[in-house]
Amino acid sequence: MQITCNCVQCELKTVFFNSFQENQLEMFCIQKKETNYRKGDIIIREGDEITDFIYLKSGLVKLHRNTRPDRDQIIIIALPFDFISLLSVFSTDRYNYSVTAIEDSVVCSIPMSSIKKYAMENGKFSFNLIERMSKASDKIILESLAIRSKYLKGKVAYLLLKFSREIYRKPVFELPLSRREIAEYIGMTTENVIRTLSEFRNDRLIRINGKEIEIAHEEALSKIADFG
Amino acid sequence: MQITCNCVQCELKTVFFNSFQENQLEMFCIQKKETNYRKGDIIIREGDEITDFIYLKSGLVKLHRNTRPDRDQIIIIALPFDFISLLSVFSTDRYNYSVTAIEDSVVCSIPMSSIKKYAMENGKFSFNLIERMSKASDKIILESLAIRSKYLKGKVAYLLLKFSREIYRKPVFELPLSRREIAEYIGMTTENVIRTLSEFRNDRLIRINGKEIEIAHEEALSKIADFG
DNA sequence: CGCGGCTTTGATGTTCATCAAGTAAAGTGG
DNA sequence: CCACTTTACTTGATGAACATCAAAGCCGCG
Repeated sequence: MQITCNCVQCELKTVFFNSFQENQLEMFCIQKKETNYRKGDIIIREGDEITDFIYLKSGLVKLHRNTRPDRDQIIIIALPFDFISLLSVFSTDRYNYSVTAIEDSVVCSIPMSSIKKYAMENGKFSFNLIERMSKASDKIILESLAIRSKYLKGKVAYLLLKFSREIYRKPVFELPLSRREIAEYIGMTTENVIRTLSEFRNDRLIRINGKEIEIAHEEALSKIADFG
Repeated sequence: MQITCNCVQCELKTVFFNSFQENQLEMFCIQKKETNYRKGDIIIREGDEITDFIYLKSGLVKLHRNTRPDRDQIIIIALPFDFISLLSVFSTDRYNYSVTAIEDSVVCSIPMSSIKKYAMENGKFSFNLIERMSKASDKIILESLAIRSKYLKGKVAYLLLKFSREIYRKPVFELPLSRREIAEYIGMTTENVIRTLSEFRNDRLIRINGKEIEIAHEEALSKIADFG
């Protein structure tokens, strides 16, 4: 049997679907949908019914939710290979968070019913799923606890380093979030985020050029993130 | 085959091990260990190697971790039927949090290797595990986000209502946490927790008698929890 | 060009942590 | 069982951290 489906070349295959037989992958591939989103597009709306299992192929998205009218809270930034719908999917039938693209993104989705079927049949797949979920929630929980335990400066420093180290893996990058979104991430006001950034700039810890950030003194910033 | 093992009567069987065949349950039962802990006993230490899958049969425990020297942070309170080791167990080989009994507790444990084996073989069991994990992490994440987004009064009110509604299911209860532990839970100082409790008492929202708390005006407290 | 959204800075008041000090409760050793 | 020590609890005073309000500059876009 000749497999023509593009899932075969997909990098995700090796990290997640390695437990699949070739014919399973073929089946999978036929069912899956690939969708493109532009920066700012809403991929999932809080309250939407969960019908598909969704993962990020490329780009960058934010998971966020409405805590109260006019107030949004960012839960986490998801990278490619992250399973966007790792939260909630197996515990409720509706999303309790929204997902929005913060860079142009490509998303793959497959009906939940198929994932359930595969999970029931294929122990290795299922265990793979468990491990992935476990890592994803660990990450969110630890990050949430870390952010909670810091003061403003520590939170901002933490976030800048997160972008530099984990997401872009370089000292200079375009911040994909507005000042307001940063505030929503760390639970502070926009004004105070700006003030903190300005302070870091005045102290020569970072350079700012609009959305472009350069980490100038990573070591010092790291101390602030750890003890601020 | 006659099953003599006490797991047969265990309430947990119906919620979790219902996918087991009788002989599997027997196998399971032989392997499992049941341990008693007194209030204050440490069940798991942060950094310990994860060897067993652990769940709470009765009692009440707190999951907590050291954020920095001399500072502890409570992650969540776990109830019976909760799988204490739902975090981390499938993502790392060492616990990144501690577990301590805050009431006399009974804990069951079974080697991780067995759980892995069952998960690989039994799709239903495995899927059951996924759903449980999903619910557990959802709960923690949503709670963590909720706590992060409130002011002091809102946090304290939230916590009091949590004990009253979710944990003890009655308006009068013995608070199993010290004032300091409450502070560690919501990320505030002990002094301010006490001040807030005193304020609630002066406003006749609660009655305090040492560790005994009575929710006197649930409605008002609920508003504070939601909008404070 | 002008409108709306994003960014920035300043002034002001609230919320909260920290320090200090004292009381109550609970454990410890003789 | 009592003196002693330690730990938990409580209240007040002070300053730091932070939100809120106000106002102005900037930019992209119709």
